[in-house]
Amino acid sequence: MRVMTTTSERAEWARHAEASISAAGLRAGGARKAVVDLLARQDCCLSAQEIRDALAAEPGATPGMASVYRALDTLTDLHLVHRVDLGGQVAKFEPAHPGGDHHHHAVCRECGAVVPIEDDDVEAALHAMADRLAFEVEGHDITLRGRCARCAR
Amino acid sequence: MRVMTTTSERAEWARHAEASISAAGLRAGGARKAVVDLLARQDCCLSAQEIRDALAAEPGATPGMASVYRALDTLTDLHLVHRVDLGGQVAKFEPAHPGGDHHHHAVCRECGAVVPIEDDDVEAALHAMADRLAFEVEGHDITLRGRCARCAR
DNA sequence: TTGTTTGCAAACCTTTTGCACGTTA
DNA sequence: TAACGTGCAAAAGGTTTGCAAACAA
Repeated sequence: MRVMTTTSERAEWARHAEASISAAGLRAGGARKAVVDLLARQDCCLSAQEIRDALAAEPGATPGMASVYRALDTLTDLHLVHRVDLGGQVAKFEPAHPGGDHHHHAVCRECGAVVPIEDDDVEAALHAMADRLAFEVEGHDITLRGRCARCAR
Repeated sequence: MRVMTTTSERAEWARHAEASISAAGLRAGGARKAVVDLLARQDCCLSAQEIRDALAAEPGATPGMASVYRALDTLTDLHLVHRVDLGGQVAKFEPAHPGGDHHHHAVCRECGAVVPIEDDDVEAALHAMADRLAFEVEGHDITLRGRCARCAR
């Protein structure tokens, strides 16, 4: 089980994202570039608001929320970003790494912390199940709920 | 793998729900009763709007949305209802059957159909994983994404 | 230049809340 | 009758859209 994303994987994702955007005939505007750039540095998911706040804390112009949402929309359509729904009414977003590098989330009910989770046995069981279903499975999300190590202590 | 809920399980859930509500010192108002009654007849999740629409189609007074939400809130707090977040910005709700009878969801990206899913191997793998984590796991949700049998055809 | 991207503000939708009235135990 | 539940309308989020100005190719 390995959850951290390496530096080279992040750089690769950023390159891949820029290439896909350009291949799709889209342009590299400031807001979109800033969002890609920020996401490339993340290990786990962020909400649109968190993304904007992070960009506001950095030097340079802060994009409007609408542009953040539009960028996330575009990136999601290009399968560069994965939308994560952990409950509540806030969507979160994280880079989708092409090599199937793929994690899930555990959410602490006390402090709200989101912990990335990876497990090969669960993935295997899930794929085996998918083969048995009439449903044509293209992807899956798992959310664990409970208390993080700190809150359970 | 067995997904359907039997008639007796439904009746049992309704009884259990009414008992829990009363045991919690709460009263049986019209809206709350109507929501419990409707949920008892469901195999899978419904949104608040769907619940209200279904109640509007039945004889008798139609509860206000606020009351539907309040009823769902109360029932969720009492662990009688499970809140399901399948994406989008609409929460769905389904009866939580006490005996650990427990299913997940596959969502069709074309028609939006929600199909209930159950698999013992996946559950086992998930529990094994939970034992290995520092996180204190209390529950989990799985969402499969893809195309339903009809749309894939 | 030409079509794309951005920002702002307004619109939208789901969910929550305030408050007066009706109901339950 | 004293709480609790309900309905309506208003408020509160998060997200989307319309439109004119700024910008990339």
